[in-house]
Formats: sequence, C-alpha cells, structure tokens
Amino acid sequence: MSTARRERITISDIAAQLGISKASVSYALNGRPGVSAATRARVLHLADELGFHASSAAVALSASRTGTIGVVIARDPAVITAEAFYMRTLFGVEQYLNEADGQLLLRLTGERGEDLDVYRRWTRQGRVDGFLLYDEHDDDPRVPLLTALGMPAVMVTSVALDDGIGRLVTPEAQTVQVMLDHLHSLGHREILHLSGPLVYAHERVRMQTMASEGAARGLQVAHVEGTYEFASGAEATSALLRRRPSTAPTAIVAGNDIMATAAVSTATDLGLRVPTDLSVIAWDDSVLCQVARPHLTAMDHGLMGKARLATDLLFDLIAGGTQVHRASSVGTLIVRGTTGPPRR
Amino acid sequence: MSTARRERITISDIAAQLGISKASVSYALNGRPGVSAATRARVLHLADELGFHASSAAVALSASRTGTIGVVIARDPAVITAEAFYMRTLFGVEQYLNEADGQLLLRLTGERGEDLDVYRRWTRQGRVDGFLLYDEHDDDPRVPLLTALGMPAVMVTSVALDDGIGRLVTPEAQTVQVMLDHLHSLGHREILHLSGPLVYAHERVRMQTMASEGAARGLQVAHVEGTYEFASGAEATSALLRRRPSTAPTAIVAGNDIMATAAVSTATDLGLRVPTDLSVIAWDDSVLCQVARPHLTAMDHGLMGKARLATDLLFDLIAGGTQVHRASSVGTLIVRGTTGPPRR
DNA sequence: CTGAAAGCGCTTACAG
DNA sequence: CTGAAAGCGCTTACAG
Repeated sequence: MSTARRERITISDIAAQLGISKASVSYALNGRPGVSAATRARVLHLADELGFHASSAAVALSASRTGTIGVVIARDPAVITAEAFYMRTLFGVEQYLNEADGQLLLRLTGERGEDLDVYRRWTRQGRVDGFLLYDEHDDDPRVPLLTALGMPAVMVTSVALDDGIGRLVTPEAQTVQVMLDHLHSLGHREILHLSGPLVYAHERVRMQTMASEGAARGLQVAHVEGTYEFASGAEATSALLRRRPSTAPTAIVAGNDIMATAAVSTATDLGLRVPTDLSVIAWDDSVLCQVARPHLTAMDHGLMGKARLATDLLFDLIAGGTQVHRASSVGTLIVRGTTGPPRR
Repeated sequence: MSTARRERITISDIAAQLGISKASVSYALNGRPGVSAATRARVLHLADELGFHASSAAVALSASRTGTIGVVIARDPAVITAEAFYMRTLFGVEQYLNEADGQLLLRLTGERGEDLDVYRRWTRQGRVDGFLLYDEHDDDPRVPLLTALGMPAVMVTSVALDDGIGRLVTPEAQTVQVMLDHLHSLGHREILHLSGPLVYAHERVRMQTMASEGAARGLQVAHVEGTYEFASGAEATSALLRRRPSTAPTAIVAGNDIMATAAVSTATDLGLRVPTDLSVIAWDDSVLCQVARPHLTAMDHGLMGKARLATDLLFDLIAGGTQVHRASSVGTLIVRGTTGPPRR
C-alpha cells in the first residue's frame, strides 16, 4: 500500500518515516556511535519490520567492503570431484560464513594458470575482500600477485614461509609421526610412500618428512610420485608387488583416499591379503575409505575445522590483523582393516 | 609514476588520458552505440594497457546488474560430501561462468529452512541476478518466495510445473525405461526400488515412474524409502535378503551411488554373489561406482552438461527470456559388473 | 546527539 | 558522435 512502485527499501525510506537523517540511520544500523539509544532502537525496529537489507553494492562502493571472500580452485574436474577434500573444506568455510554473515565467491578453473586472471580480475573489480588459497606450488605465483595487488590472503599449506601472506600451517611432521609409529609398532620396517604430485608444496614437505622421520625410526622409506588418480595407485602397487617376495615394502602410505583404495584393490586382485600381505594407510579419510573392503585405515584431519580456522584467520587479516601464521592441530589416525602386522 | 596514491583505475582516468567524457568511455567499454569506431578502439586499447576492470559495485549500483548467480544448498554435510553430485554440478556451472564471465555466490546451509533467509537476504541486498535451485520439495516454499521477490530462478528438477519459475526437467521416465529394459532383458522379474527421501519431488516422480513402467513390462516393483546414506542401503538390502529364497526381488535399483555400494557390500558380506544372486544398479555414477568391487552398473546423467544447460537457461531468463521450460536429455547406462542374469 | 553534503565509480537519458 | 549532469544507495568527515 505504501511502497507500490518502488521495489527496494532504502535508508532514505527509514529516515523519512522516522523523521531523521540518513546518517543517523546508517550509524544506528552499523552499531556506531552518533545516535541516541532510543533512536537506534527505533531504527532497528523499523528496519526489521520493513525487511530492510542494505544494498551490498552501495556499501561496497562507499565503504570499500564486500563481506565476500574468494576461493579459486585450479584443479582437474576428474580428480576434484572424486576426492571429498574440497567439498568438506567448503563446508567448513561456509559454517564460518553462516555465523559471520560473510559470502563466498567460488571459481573452479582449469590447471593452466587461468586462476591468476581470476585473482586479478576479482581484485580490480572489487568483488572480494580477500582470498583463501589452496594447493600451494613451489614459488607459487599467487603469493607475489596478491601481495602486489594488496589483497589479504590465507594459504592453507604445510609451509610456514614469511612472505607476508597469511598461512594456516598443517603439522605434517606430527602427521607423519602418527602414521609411522603405527606401522612401526605393528612390525613394519619397509614402507612405500606413494605421494601426490610433487608440484604441490605439501607433498614435498611430506616426502621429506617421511624420509627423515623414517630414518629416525630405522625404517626404510621408499618414495613414488603418484597423480592422486586410481590408475596411479594401481600402477604403483602392482610395480611394488612384482618385486615380492624380496625386500619389498610391507606397507603403503598413500597420498589420498583414491590411491589408497586402488592399492587395496590391486593387491586383492593379485591374490594378496590386506593387511596380512600388505598394509595400507590413506592420507585423507573419506566415505571411500569407509566403504571400501576392507575398510581403510586413514587420517582424519578435521578438514571442516581447518577450513573454519583458515577463514577466521582471513577475516582477521581483512580486519587489519597482523599475525599471519597459525597452526592447525594434528589429525587422528582412524585404525580400520587395512593395517596389521606383516607376515614376514 | 602517475597514479601513485590512487590505487584504483577508473573510467575517469581513461577519459582524462584520452581527453573524452566518461560517458564515451562507458559506451565504448560496453560495446554500445554512441562512440566512433576510432574512439572505441582507443578506449579499449588503453583500458587493456592499464589493466582496467570496472568496479562491480559501481556497475551493480548504477545498472542493477551483478553478473552473479546464487546457489544455496540446504543439505546435511555428511551426505553431501559423500556424493559427487554437487561437486560435478558446480563444475558444470563454473564451465559456463568461465565462458560467460559470470560469478557464483555459494552458500551451504543446514536443512531446516535457513536457506529461505539466504534467498531473501541476497535478493534484498542485490547480491545476485538470479538463483539456481536444486532438491525441489513438494510445495517448495522457494517457488512462491522467489516469485514474490521477483527474482529469476531455475529449478533443476523432474517436475514440469507451470508456476513461472524456470525449470530444467530431467526425463525420469526415459531413465527408468533404460534401467528397467536392461534388467528385464537379463531376465529379472522382481525388482526393489530403493529410493532417496520422498520429500524430494524427483524421488516421488521416480517412484511413480518405476511403478508404472514396471507394470507396463509385467515386472513386480517393490519400493523402499532410503536416506541416501550407507546404513540405509545396507539395512534395506539385508531386509530384502532375509526374505530369500522366496519370491524376493533379484535386483535393486538404488537412488544413489552410496546406497548402491552398500547393497553390494551387504550382499557380499552375507555370502551372496553379485550379480548372480543379486543385481544392483546405481542411479548416479561416480568414482565410488568405479572403485567398488565389483564395479557398479550405473547411470551417467552427464551432470556437468545438465548444470551448464540450467545455467544457460538462468542467464536467459535474467536477460528477459520467457521460455521457462527446458528438458535435459536422458543419460547413459554404464553396464559394469553388478548386473547380470538372475540365478533362479 | 543530529543533519546537510560530498563522494564512492559507474550508467543513462538528455541536449547539443 | 560527444559531453554535462543526475542518479544508484550507501558511508563518512564536518559543522552545529
């Protein structure tokens, strides 16, 4: 009856109805000083009654604040849709955003650097206040790019570099210790580390840590670089098993759930028993691990919690925070059916 | 050297450097008439050289256009991270957006109606130009809400209602025909349809279609409502197998990959052989289907392509298009190791 | 505590 | 074809 033609309700409407200035409405709405408690209450009440929500464009334009963070994932669809990693991570981010009333702008690009253009464009267009970064590469071009653009960013990574961007650092050393201690106590002495692609910084860290921690325990740790794909896990496993029954590894630590599942499948197909003839640990737990037979022993890294931590750090930096490093806590080893004493 | 203090490059900068008006720059940039070819070329060249990207806030505020679509997923994290459905769907959407230079605002909420608030808020805030809708319920409250808000929307569904919102309609009848023909030709006469929750409109359609198409082929089709979860598939399967060897179904059509995998696992655990003693089809193909043993026979619905179609329809409606219904094409049955002739 | 006014960076009729 | 100007809906010093 009142606002027939005009679709949108603005602070001008509220100001007019209350007989005060737009400025007062703005101050009241944003919880800033400059209005009396009584005026503030009247504004908030009317805004609620009218279902008022400030135009994000107007806020962004005048206050240079979008309330939006960006996530750009540059990975092959075939791999990414197979792993649960990103979906869990996104859920963690969203849990935080639901509470903090933030928004997520998401972009899935190919692996050939198209992502750099998205960071640049979104920044110039003023679409986001900051970025959450995953899958760090060595000399990752995103770090200098975002630094140059002056855009807050948090890398979820295993490397605690001091390059100015925010970093949520995974304690890979502790993760490796948990897995190696488990295998060591079962009696394994020779282990194969089937990693993901070494272009990823965290895979390099894991490889080095597996080697050093293995040596510290008197373990032989061999390494093979995989692709995260099923075929890659199958191939590495059959190659390993062809060396039997010499001094081949009795256990495989696989870089993701897919390759771990492949290892179990392949061993079983070749007539071996898991875990008696071969033990397998998956670096990341997932439904796949719970559904495969036998169920896979795997690390639960609390991915949703990690994502929340990362998002919290990012909002902190956006708000002007200066503490750029934060550490996530070590995960839990879920012992299921694919690890046991080796026969030998 | 020139723009030291001022971070952002604006059309005013371009206009100044070229000695023309802001309006001309705007026309040139947006490919609209009102500038000579020569001027347009100079503008575009300089904009490119300066790495100019228009402020999305300013465009949104003045032109009421964000270039952003919203997707709000109201599902339990445990289920959603297990299925590949949404990740594939998001990839399809993103493929389209990468080409059309559109953006995606994503929100994952709980299942208790919090999503309605997000639709309302994003609309009032002017954050998006339209919504992509999934998981239609009977009398879905989102339809009247978005209609009232005057917001373009496309529901990806199995129901071709004429309620004004856009609909990309899955041909469930054809899908059912493909699966039933396969089972029928193998010799199955009694089939169990283990559906997902019937609160979803597409599950109701599937149930009705399974019944009618089954009857048309002289098949007995029983129905059990599942939850999409592993436990649900396991339970339904063991209940079915307890009825053996009477006139129990010899095949299960399961509503998603998780329940299908559960059916195979459970049957195997109970000492039955798949597919000899029990055949299983998964309604949606996934890595899980390819990794499980035996590999699962499943429908490939071309989810990424469907998502692209839906996004295309949405942008069409946003641009003023009036054709609200579009049909997606039927998927392909991938015959693997879980379907074969029944023993009987 | 309150109001008038400038400004954010675009788009879009409207005159020339 | 081109320019001057108003307007989108907020925020934010700046006076009172």
